[in-house]
Amino acid sequence: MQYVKIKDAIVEQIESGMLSPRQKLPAERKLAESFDTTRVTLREALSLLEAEGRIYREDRRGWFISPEPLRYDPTQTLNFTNMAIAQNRQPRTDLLSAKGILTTKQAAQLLELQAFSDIYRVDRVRYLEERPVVFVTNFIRPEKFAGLLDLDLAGASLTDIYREKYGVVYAKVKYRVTTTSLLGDVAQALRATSGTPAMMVERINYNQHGELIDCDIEYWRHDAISIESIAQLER
Amino acid sequence: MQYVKIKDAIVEQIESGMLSPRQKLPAERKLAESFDTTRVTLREALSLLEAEGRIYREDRRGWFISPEPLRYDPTQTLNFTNMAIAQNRQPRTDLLSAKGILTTKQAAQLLELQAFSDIYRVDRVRYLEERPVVFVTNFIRPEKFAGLLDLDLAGASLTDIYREKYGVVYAKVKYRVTTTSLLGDVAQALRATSGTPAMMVERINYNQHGELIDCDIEYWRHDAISIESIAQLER
DNA sequence: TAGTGGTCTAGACCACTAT
DNA sequence: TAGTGGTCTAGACCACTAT
Repeated sequence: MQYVKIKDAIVEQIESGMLSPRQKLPAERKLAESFDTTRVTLREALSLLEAEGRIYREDRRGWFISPEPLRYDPTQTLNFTNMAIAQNRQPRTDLLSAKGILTTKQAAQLLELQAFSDIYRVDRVRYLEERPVVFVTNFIRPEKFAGLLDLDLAGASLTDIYREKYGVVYAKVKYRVTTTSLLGDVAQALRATSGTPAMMVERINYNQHGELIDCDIEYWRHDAISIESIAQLER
Repeated sequence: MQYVKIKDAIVEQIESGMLSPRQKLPAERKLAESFDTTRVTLREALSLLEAEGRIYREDRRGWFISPEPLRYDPTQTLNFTNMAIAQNRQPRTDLLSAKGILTTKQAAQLLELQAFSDIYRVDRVRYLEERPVVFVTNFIRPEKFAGLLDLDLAGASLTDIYREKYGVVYAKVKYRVTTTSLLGDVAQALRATSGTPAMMVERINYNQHGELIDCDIEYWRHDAISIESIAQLER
């Protein structure tokens, strides 16, 4: 299995420090030549490295060494920005759109609503050191947040707005983690090639009165995240 | 992008119920012919379906439709067997080996031990409906479990043995979820091809007195698992 | 504009599986 | 034993990126 050997050779170069985070690998044709193989086999090796979270691909730009993943605790209220700063990372968030829509099937199910209910939908992309790492869609029940869309959603975090303008805080969260692949708009926003493997985190959030408030669907570049948490077990 | 269209065509067949869980897809050469393409392109489409968790591959045996994933809550003490039964699945566990070893680097770190400490290592494979879905390695601090290796580890769950023979229960767990790929022994035990994408769950377990007891490293077929939990948020 | 990655073709050989 | 999946070769074209 040639491609495993090529993978190991590249891993060694990464671990020896010859290749550092964010650095671009040489062109596929050059790598293939240097390992005396074809592009197809070389790409097998690169896909393996991608699956292991050691490198990532930017669509049509090439392959890059992955930095350390962000440690992400879905049971903390800590928002992305504060979480990143606490880990000495440089976060940024782009607001893509915020609008009222009729529920999609997926959103209706997550929010426990009838089909075609009115909800808010907010799409954002979050960056670490200017690399897009997660595409987040929030579906929000509008009852408790009248006028939300008129506020400056680009300038403040949703959790801050909830708390400061509406007196709502998250008190309970139901979350689900699965693997999937990036396609279409989501792939594009993350500068990913269609089909790039990814991690999906779905969260359903409840307020201090146990009422369902909103949900968010997060598509993460899987090399950029490590989900970590601590739980006290009940007996 | 031909391979996305092929993928969509197969998804449609799955969703229409023409293909049912555990069923084998036709041979790659036949599928390629029926979509009027080559094996390379067809395999692009199959890899996409694999990344989405809709199909899985058994090494040299072919591609199969994925059943529903097992819902897995890492914050519950519930062991694999009871979890599976509660979801109307048919679990089985194979004990591969149980022995005393000197810590590996990874185990030493997780168990907060010096290099070359004595620990127990238990390797098991767990099945659902006779399909191997997870490879589990337990690293166990031996102090609290004298004579553990002499017990019938194949016949009872570790948590049951801990509780019944040693009066030890899990009270706190630290866990971490990342993606990786299957290689070597682990791949083989799961009937997977080298490089198959997978989900890794690491758990570090503490007893009722807050002492570190053991850790386990789980390599899951990623289509076989959906990690789900509920958390009360502290403020 | 030169070079690159994304995608695809059309094969080949071999060890293994299914029967 | 027939057929299959795993792996690999040696190309090709094109739209896009980097400069």
